[in-house]
Amino acid sequence: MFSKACEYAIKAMVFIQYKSQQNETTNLSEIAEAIDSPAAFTAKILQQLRKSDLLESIMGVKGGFRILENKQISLKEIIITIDGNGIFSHCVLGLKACSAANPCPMHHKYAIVRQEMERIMQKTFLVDLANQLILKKISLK
Amino acid sequence: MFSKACEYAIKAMVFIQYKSQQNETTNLSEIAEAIDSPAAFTAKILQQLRKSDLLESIMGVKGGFRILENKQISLKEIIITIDGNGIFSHCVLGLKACSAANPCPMHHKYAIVRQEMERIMQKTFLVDLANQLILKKISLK
DNA sequence: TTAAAATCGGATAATTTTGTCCGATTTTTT
DNA sequence: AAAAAATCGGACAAAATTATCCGATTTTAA
Repeated sequence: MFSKACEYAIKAMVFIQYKSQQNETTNLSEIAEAIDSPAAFTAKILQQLRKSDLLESIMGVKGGFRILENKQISLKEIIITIDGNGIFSHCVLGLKACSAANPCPMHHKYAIVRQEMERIMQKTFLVDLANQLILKKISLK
Repeated sequence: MFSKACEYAIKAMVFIQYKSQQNETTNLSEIAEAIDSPAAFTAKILQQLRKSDLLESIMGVKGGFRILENKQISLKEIIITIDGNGIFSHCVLGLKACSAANPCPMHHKYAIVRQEMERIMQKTFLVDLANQLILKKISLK
């Protein structure tokens, strides 16, 4: 479904959101530990997210990552940053020319799934998921 | 979503079904041409499908591939043969321990998408798609 | 001012996926 | 019987994704 990079990105962002809500910045090793991901690879992903302005980084001792309080970040934004918008737009069968006017065999049937996926990712925000974490209702490992 | 191999598999199977309904066997180069795929790679995929008994091959001159008349093959069978059942069962975030009892942040929200996907793939059969091809309602390229 | 702890960025390595090549075998046709 | 047209299977190659390493820079604290 999503690339590994994207899975890590979502999990990392949920964790950073969780920490940020408690007014704490968190650093790479803490994040990697929390989401059980390879640290160096996770660092690359965090850079991408930072460049897309989805999070803030602080360099130096006591540095780390955080999400600004006023930010409302949807999963869709993260997915598009890391994996591009292919999952929301590309043909299920990978046909470049596929469209409503020139549909592939699956086009119409699959439209519902794609639409529902987009809807869910668009209206699920990091805050929602971080709150679940606080309630210990969910796991990131 | 699906691997390239799986995309090729579905398209190839639709085309072979289409030909088989007209009582024709089709061969590798014809298939690859019809679905615009690399022939040698497609050959590997057809072998997998044959070993899973989703199609029949005939060796030698006038050989090729065909699907037996009595077979009702769903897309789900093809997907599971090539990509495994991960897309229908694995956690969206790639968590091994994720389940209804120990859910990841996305678990409950995503359940609907996964269920709908499985439902569609299970009840879409090659015959349905091949019939669309006959009517020239759809494209495989 | 120096050491330590952190991000940053570039290079490289490992793994997986995608794709190619070729010799062997099978079957049909001449 | 020989040639041709096809699948079969194994080895190999290329590309993409995932993962690691390390030196440079920034910031804090001793």
